[in-house]
Amino acid sequence: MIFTTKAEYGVRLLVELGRQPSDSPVSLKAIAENEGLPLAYLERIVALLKRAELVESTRGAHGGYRLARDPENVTMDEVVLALEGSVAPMSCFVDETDDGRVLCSHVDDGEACATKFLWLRVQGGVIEALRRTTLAELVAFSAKQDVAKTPLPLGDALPLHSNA
Amino acid sequence: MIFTTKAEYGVRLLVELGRQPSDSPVSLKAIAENEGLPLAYLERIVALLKRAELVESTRGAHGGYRLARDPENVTMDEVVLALEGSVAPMSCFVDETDDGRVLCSHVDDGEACATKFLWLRVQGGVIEALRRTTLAELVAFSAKQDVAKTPLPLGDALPLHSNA
DNA sequence: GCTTCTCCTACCAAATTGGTAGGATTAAGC
DNA sequence: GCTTAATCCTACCAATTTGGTAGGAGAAGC
Repeated sequence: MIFTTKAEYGVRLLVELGRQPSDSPVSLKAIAENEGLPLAYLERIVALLKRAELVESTRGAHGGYRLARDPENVTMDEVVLALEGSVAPMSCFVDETDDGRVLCSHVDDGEACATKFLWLRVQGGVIEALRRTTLAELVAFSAKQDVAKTPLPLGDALPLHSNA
Repeated sequence: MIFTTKAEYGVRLLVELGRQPSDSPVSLKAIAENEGLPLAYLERIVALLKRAELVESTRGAHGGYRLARDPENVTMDEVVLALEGSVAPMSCFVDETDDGRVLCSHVDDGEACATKFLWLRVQGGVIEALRRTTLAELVAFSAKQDVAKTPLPLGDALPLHSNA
């Protein structure tokens, strides 16, 4: 498994926020019900997105979360990095420099193992796929799916799928 | 984490076999010592490679394992598939058709969720990176590393790194 | 018949994951 | 100023996965 439910739920959450017509805050409770996800768990996940400054929050009654940026400017590599901590193909990859790209701890003196060569290539593939996908694209995709299924009353978001 | 140590150790094992000048069988014990890996665990891993017909074995004294094919014709997507079972980006991806590519179980009636769209893209990136890497390439890489470090007596394989 | 191998299966400890519980704190609306 | 609806924060917990060990049983060379 590459990603955990943190990434799954976190991305769903962002897509829900992106689907919102205005940018008035949306409560987690509403999102949890919409997506059929456990509220308490979502709270911990959204905290990761907030720390990464991908969402903003308003506390108190009628509060909630909204996107901190335009969906066009949010790429999935940032998102997954915020949610999962890093994109490491292998346990020998230890957090090192910059944006989720991590280096192998096996050999430090310039030498490299053959497996590192392979995992770096894989990691590159993952990060590139993430980087070229924007939140806006996912929002558009999910909107299209809705239209294809049922003409919805405007602003009424139905759950994309219900596990419950 | 994308892959577990099964992939790591399994690939190392194959590289070791590929480094062998002749194709007389090599015992797991030798490989375990060379790479500093636990023998009993390696036994279980090599069983996966054998089931996938990537290695062949000879039992009994002076037995061991050898590659079943030319390293040029062994691509890493087969290898990782054999070792890890599948390359699923997310738990909702359930084993389905063909070569490790799996489909989302969330929605079955033609509809799709936005996250599935994303994970499919990521999965594609991983599989493509694996598919374009051959065992021969990794063997060549590891040989080059050796030369760069110390001129070795021929046929004497030093450990690439020692954890022990 | 010893030794050196592959092979097989059951067990096990540690870590991770996915989730719950319980409560502060903050702000809107009356 | 009370109530209510929210974000925030932290500790706990059960299930699963992971990485590995143990203990053998068969095969083949010497």
